[in-house]
Amino acid sequence: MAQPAAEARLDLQRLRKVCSSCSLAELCLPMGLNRQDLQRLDSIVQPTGPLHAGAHLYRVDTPFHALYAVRSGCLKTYIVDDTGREQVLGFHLPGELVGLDAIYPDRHQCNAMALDTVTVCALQYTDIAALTLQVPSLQKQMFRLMSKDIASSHALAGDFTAEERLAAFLMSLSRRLQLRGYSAAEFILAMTRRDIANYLRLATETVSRVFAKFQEDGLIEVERRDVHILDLERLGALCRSVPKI
Amino acid sequence: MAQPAAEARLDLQRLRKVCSSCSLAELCLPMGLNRQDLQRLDSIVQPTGPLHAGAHLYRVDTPFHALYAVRSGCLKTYIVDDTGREQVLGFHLPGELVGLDAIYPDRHQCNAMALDTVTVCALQYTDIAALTLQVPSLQKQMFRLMSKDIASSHALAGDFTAEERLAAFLMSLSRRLQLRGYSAAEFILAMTRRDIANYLRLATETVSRVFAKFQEDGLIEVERRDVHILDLERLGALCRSVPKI
DNA sequence: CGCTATTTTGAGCCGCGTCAATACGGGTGG
DNA sequence: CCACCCGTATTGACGCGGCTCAAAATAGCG
Repeated sequence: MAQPAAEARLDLQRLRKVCSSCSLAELCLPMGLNRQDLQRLDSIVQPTGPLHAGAHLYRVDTPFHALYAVRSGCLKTYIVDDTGREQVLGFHLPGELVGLDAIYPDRHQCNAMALDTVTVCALQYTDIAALTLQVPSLQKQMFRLMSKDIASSHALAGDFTAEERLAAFLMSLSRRLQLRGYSAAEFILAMTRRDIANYLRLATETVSRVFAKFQEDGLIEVERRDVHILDLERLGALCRSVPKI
Repeated sequence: MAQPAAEARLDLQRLRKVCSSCSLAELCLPMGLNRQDLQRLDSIVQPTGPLHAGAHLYRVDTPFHALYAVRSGCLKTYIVDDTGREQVLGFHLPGELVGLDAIYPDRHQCNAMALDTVTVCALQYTDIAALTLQVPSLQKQMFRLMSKDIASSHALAGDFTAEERLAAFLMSLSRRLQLRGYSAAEFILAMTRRDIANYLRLATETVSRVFAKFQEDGLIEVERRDVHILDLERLGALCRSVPKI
């Protein structure tokens, strides 16, 4: 088989660097992509300049144009109801895709806000939709990604206790960070207690208290945003059967 | 433009009859489908014989082969955790698609059980995936359907009161039944109080009590499974801002 | 070094879960 | 047609987990 042309290899290297830890990697990278596909993909993936903490990537009800893959930092997605109450829908780490819920009504269904300094890749939806028609493995990957989002939405469904919820939250963060090459045992929370509590449907005070209890029990060491997991085993056992987030 | 051949029209009539109220209708039906596409679609949509109440359409961890569109009756999807506790994930009315969460790991992520007599259309996934590559409008519809599922999973996210939850549940049923040509104001629940309670993360007794309260307040008339909504307006107001299910 | 947002800690209370008993209804067999 | 049974639903009494309210401690920031 012929070696790819130098030009194509350059594209590939650039993409590999950008996408290596991305959830789209399986299809962005070599798999079944010829030089022409690579170039088209190249034009679709648009790295976007840093958002500072508090800045919005998109807001609810704005027209939908692109999906966004987080490259660095942490996003939170949330909605605000008529009565002004906020509901955090999720936290999104590098390699995770946001905006999928906007495809259906062609309008964003939630707000996406940077919790720290965030860079993303914008993926123009019309381009993605066109390319998936030509690259079966890309379509397959898109279906899988969306399917995963549907399945993971079941995570916090049950009526779990505050301890189960927080344990599941920490385990989820740990696992996802590890998948992306970070430490599974120590990390810095990008989100406030208030955001965690809101996401887990608890009161801020409850989250604070459960953090304290976990520390008393020797499960973790926690100092504000700084978390060290001391006993991954027991913490995992606490999740009972909260589905993986 | 030439009239379609008699043969194609027959297929179309059959499909229209089967799929007219189905969520896939937008793409199963005429839109951009030529005679060949129609025939291929014809081979994919496999109406499947009636399941009686209590029978399972699929079970968790079984290999994934097909998506299922409900044709008649009502399905519930649920998971059972390690401790044997059940969590109802959703109720699925005619025209709704189940099994999308199984695409990612190629294995069913929940159980699907008939609550009454249920008929479905089985859609072989490999066939669907192949056809979507050839029929852009079909791919678009698949993406939209999956997107809708992702968005709707936010419905019960917030920390709502028992009344808000039950009101939202009734409004959702009402709206979805109406979309399918049934009455928005009176219907018969296919599910037990226990299933409703479990789905809404409440106790059975609480659901019973809130039903009673809604009746006292003149919002509904309820007699076991028989529900009449008397004041759709006020019931809707009770949902506050529970996202549409 | 003050200002403010965040986090922690304490005290009291309430909505909903739990436990228990009763009522209802549909199916089955006599 | 009635008697019986069992799953479902209702209703009441009580207790608790987590929310609310309040206040202090800590950190980040201009």
